[in-house]
Amino acid sequence: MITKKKSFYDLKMSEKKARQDIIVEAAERVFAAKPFHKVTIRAIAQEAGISPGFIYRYFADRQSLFFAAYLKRHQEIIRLTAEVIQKSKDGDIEKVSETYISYMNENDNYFRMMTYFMLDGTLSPLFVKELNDTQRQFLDELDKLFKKMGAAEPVRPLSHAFYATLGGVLITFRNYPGRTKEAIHCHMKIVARTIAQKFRI
Amino acid sequence: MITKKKSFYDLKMSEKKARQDIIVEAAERVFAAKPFHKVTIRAIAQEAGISPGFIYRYFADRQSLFFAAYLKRHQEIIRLTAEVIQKSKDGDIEKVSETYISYMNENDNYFRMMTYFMLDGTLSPLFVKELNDTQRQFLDELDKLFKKMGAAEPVRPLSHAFYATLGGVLITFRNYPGRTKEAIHCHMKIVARTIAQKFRI
DNA sequence: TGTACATCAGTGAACGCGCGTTCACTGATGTAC
DNA sequence: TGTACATCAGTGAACGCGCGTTCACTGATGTAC
Repeated sequence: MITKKKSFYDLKMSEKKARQDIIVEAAERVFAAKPFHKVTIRAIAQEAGISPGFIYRYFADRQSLFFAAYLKRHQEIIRLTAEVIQKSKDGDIEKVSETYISYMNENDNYFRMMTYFMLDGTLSPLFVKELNDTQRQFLDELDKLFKKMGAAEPVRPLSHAFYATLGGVLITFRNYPGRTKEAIHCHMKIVARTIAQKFRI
Repeated sequence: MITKKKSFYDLKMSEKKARQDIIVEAAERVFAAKPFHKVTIRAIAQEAGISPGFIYRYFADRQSLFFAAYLKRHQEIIRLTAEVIQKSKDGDIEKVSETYISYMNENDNYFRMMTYFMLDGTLSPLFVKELNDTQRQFLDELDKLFKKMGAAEPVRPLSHAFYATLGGVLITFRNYPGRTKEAIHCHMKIVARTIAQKFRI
């Protein structure tokens, strides 16, 4: 009796989770199509094939949904980076740099979300904390990188510095006027490489 | 006759300019008090002691006014940086770093405006160009710095890289949770110094 | 087998609010005749 | 000196729109008796 009840409950939960995922995925598609602050609940609802009001069954408010979309992508970039770091023998910092820059260029909307959350003073404390946790995860990976590279302990300050430079490159050259996306991407990679090399010594 | 006419005209123009300045200054005060995207035309008008509609005599739209406010501050930071670079004999990159970080921390609203403009895809082409010109000015100053430091030519890529790192530090650590403004400022300075030193070799 | 009721996914019109922008208007000052 | 008109700073109510969020409602499915 108890097991049956539990599995019914589980099923319901997983269904709920599945619906939530559908909404988040729809949101991601909308984010990819238009600038961040022009993404509306209505547009996401339409993309997901549901009515606007229904979204509020699954997300408390606009920010919660946006943050869920952010988190999903962030897991991906962390996984990607971790993989690169793990594969390289003695810490290929240039490769990490390039992977990160490329991912962000291909997911520009995600990068925008990230900077938006980082700048926004009105982010609820819970989300600020969560945002920071994800960043810490990323820094942990960078720690591993610097250790592999044989950097002197403590290694954390280096991770902080390097992480900051990556974001800086992205935000600084995003709107280089009169250049194609590719040219910008290329320029970012060069600059990021220049910086990465400085972290070698 | 012509000179008199001209001086009348000049007077009018300078009066118009003065009124414009008053509005921009009011805008700056409002920006200092609340987050960027919460600054409204109404609030600025109130701060300037005029009616909202009147602002449109001096600025085509909201964005133009905001951009004017941005430009004003940007001139200031460029001047400040240029001064530091000029004064130092063989290129004190750590000092430049600290000056920039400090200015931005004390004028957080300005930094927010800058990143907002840099991220915003809807900025009108004219402003994108102008935004870029101001950045180029800043890079020119950094070029001088690296030359003083005796860096190998070409020096521009270094300026690009260093400039990017500064913005990165600011955006990355802005919302470090559970820390005071001062602690954050301090941390930024340390990280920026770490990076600056890497540009020494 | 039928009836009454509970639950819950899902709708979409409507509320409410903020805010950029416009516009008809006022009132002071200057100017031409 | 007086009259008519132009100019322009400045007002603030109102327009218009977008959009997050709510809420009363529908309709299907399951459940208890």
